[in-house]
Amino acid sequence: MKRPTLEVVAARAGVSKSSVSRVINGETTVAPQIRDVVMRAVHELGYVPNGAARNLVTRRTDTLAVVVSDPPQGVVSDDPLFSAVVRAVSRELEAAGKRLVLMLAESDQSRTRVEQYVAGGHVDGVMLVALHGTDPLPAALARQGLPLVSFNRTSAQDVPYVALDNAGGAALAVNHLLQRGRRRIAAITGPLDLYEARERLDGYRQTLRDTGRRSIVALGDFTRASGAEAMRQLLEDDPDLDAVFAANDLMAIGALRTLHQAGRRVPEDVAVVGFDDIEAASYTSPALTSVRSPMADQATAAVHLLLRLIEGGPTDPVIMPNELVVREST
Amino acid sequence: MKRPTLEVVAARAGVSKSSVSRVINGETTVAPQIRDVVMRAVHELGYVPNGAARNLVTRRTDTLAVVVSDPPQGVVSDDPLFSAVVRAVSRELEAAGKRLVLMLAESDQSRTRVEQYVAGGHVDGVMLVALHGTDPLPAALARQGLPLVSFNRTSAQDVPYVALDNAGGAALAVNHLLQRGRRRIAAITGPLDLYEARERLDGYRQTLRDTGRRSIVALGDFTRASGAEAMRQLLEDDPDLDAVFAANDLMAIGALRTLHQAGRRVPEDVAVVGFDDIEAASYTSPALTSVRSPMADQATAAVHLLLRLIEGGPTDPVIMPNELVVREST
DNA sequence: CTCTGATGAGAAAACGCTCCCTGAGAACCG
DNA sequence: CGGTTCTCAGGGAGCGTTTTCTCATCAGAG
Repeated sequence: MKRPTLEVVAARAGVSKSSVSRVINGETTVAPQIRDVVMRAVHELGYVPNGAARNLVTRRTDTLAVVVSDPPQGVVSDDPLFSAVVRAVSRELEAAGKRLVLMLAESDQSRTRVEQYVAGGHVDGVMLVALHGTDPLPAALARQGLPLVSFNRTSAQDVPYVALDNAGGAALAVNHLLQRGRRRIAAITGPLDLYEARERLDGYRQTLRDTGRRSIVALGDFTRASGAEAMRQLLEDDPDLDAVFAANDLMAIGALRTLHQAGRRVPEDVAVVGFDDIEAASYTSPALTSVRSPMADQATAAVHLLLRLIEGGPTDPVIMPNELVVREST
Repeated sequence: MKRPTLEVVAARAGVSKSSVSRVINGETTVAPQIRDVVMRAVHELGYVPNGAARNLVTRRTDTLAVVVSDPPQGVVSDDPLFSAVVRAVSRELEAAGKRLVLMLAESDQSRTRVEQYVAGGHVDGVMLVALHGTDPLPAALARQGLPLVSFNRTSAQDVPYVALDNAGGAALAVNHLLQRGRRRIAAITGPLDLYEARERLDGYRQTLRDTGRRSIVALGDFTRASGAEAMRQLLEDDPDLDAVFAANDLMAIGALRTLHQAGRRVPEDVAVVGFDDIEAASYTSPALTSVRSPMADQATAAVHLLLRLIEGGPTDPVIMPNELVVREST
């Protein structure tokens, strides 16, 4: 079961270790004849280079870490975002011939372990998904001096990032509601220590302000239940509202349910817009109008940014556009 | 930016490399006094052991691979399953102090790369998620002689696995429908080259056979659209049916839509049961009754099985129980 | 026929760590 | 008090690669 080493291959092919190494790494300065005899030996023995030995001398690992920093009950690792991101990243790295180490940092202890791991030279670069403005990890990783990109805007300075146009997306949603003739447009916001939530709220507020209207805001925490509760609150505060913008789809789905229970028709009495356009948005009845967050594209862009960074290329931030998907709820 | 090595730490502490190594690895045969002086040097220098060098000599990496083998449009990597599994595995490995390398094998080329990677000694073990009966990867990986477990039943011999009781779950669903007084119970099945689909169909068939009833089956491919189409087919074939068992929730959701369009009331005219109990199952109206697949628990069990295997422990297959979650659709 | 410059192969030195082995000194025993 | 055992630190040999440097060979120029 012991795997053959470079030395064994060399002996079998009747050449030196150096030559085998050169062939394996595709160097051009090797005679075709030697190439062939080496390749034959490689195949016969089923030789595969030992990763650790190679890493040790080259200082490269062809492995990148994706760090998702989030409390256990956190929003980042919720299905839609998490899965789309991980899958897109994985595909992109596969295409680039790199490997993916996935690390969830859900506690201070695990954050420390992430730092240790990164410091241990196990990876060539890090892609960070951390939505909390107060998260200390971005800055800590930045200090390590390894290539680092953030999946979104971050508190740490000088960390290249890819960002969604959250404010713009919210504006898109609100303008759509205005165009539909809605006058009293309420919002259900997410936890305000998250960039996403803050920026979406800002976009909503700004758009209403620009048209001389008043904001009506209820606070949610990005869960369906909180959306339902926030909707109850809103109906109580302002029974005449005729539209709701929810900062994500889960809360919008919760709001739909409350509206249904309260006997309001959607969209006739109250129009509802969500944000993210998750899979479930198209399953509800009425199907939910939503601002599409191109998570997968964003992840792909972040990977490219990281790969460029590793190669020493330019690292300008990337802003992803978003679009409104109009369905039955507006 | 160059990180300190063991040698530098040893020099600083005024001891030998061996002693520093012993301290780092928590060996007990070292005097408290030496321990302290070494620890101080470690902290002062911010020393972190180089992973590659350590791997090279110990032959361990504390890293496990999770390989998801599936065509690009495949079902495995669909949100609910994928995300739950990856997250559960990640948490479990984190708790065990191991790292996770995630590999999606979506083509023959990437399957080869997986084999190479595993052969390169980068990981201590592999957890495989491969649902296709014809997938060659399980056998190929088994041949490598590395600890290997499968997330589900697999075609390769002697690979320890964790499995869902798919047939039992289907029986649960069908019996529930019978208890509700349903007489003509149809099924929408998934692609039959998947274990999941085959076993669920078998469970459905067997249960009906046991009670002397006829099966009515339409073929889907685990997508929502195919569920809708299969439901149309079923209504045409047997307009009198009063219940449907769908082999997964997405198809059940598609079926709900078709039934709604056809003017059948759920559950009054037709009862519907899904399988998996994905998040979206509770968002539909009427909310979907479904057989809960404990994906996260299954993943956790698979990780434990793999860890046991690595330590040389017993490797009996594990069968996960499932339960019926009754909602409005039955 | 000698000299120069390419070309390409081999020898050997790292890379940073673990772990076996040796030996110094302390502890214990008769 | 000599001998044996025990404890614990240090020396140094690897682990399997890459890579630098040296050197042999050969073609072509003078």
